[in-house]
Amino acid sequence: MLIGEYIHTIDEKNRMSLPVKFRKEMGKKIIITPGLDSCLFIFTIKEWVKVSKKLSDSNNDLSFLKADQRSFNRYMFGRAAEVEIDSIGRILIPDFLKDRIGLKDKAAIVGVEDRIEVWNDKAWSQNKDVVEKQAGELAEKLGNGKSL
Amino acid sequence: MLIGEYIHTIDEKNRMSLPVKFRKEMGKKIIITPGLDSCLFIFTIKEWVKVSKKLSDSNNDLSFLKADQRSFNRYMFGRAAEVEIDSIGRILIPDFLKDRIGLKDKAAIVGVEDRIEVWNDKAWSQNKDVVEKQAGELAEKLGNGKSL
DNA sequence: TAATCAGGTGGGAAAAAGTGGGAAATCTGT
DNA sequence: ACAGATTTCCCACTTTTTCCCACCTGATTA
Repeated sequence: MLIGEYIHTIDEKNRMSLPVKFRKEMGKKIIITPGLDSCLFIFTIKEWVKVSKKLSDSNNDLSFLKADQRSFNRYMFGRAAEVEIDSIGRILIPDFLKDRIGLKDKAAIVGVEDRIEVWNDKAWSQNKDVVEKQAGELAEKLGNGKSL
Repeated sequence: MLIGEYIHTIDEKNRMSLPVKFRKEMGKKIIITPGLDSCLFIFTIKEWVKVSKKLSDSNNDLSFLKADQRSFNRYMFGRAAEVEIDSIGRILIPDFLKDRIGLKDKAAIVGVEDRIEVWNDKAWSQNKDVVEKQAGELAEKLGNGKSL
């Protein structure tokens, strides 16, 4: 399971080292996609297969209008990239994905169960502050057996 | 069962020794997470598996499609850490968790049935005072079968 | 009362993780 | 095909983390 946050640098060659704790689980290739909210999602190949199956399955929760689904799939598939992890655990982040979330030289790399999220470090700490305030309330809902 | 409170120091290397009374029950690895209220939660691996199942089962598979779920998962997973207990019973507390509750060099370590809570020592003693006054009232509500 | 033990604390050295940069290899456009 | 630019591969440096040992303090006991 992927958990925890790490702040790493992105060098002038667009390289970013994955936290050691994540490497074993990620294998040697990963899929990096635009995510939701101001971050990128990184999946293992295996997880990506699962995700993409569910996204293209019209019987899932994405049963909104087809045009919307097309758009969403363009978003998730069209801007995804398969990236190799180099011999010392670094990956290259495509410029078009860096630009999307305003990544410069410091990134927050966050494990969220079965995916990794990549944030601009500032955006991450801001987001933490916001969510911190909601957490009690969200937990309360879950405690009452409601889904979020 | 984990009970009792202890005040321990956190050294410059972020190490904190677990009370001996807790060690047997915790095994050799633990999960430390942001808790609710101004403290951290420490779970055994076993307990964490239970907790995380409940969190991710409370929704469907593509939980990342729901904004609230994303927020809550980021909170619980993204800010959790798997930590080894060293040969003499100490754990490392990640900076990002220390920061969350303003931990400096003294922590209150509190056993609460099946989890350990970690408090800033000052915050803990304040919290005790507050709860002391409410305790009778809370007990009354629980006794009436109401959820709190 | 001194010796012993257990729990907790502190610090140095070795190992690991993360970062940076040069040279070889590849690609691009003319 | 060639020059220039970009990417890849490899090596080296720096910082952080880990491992191990030693010390301190308070309680217990001979």
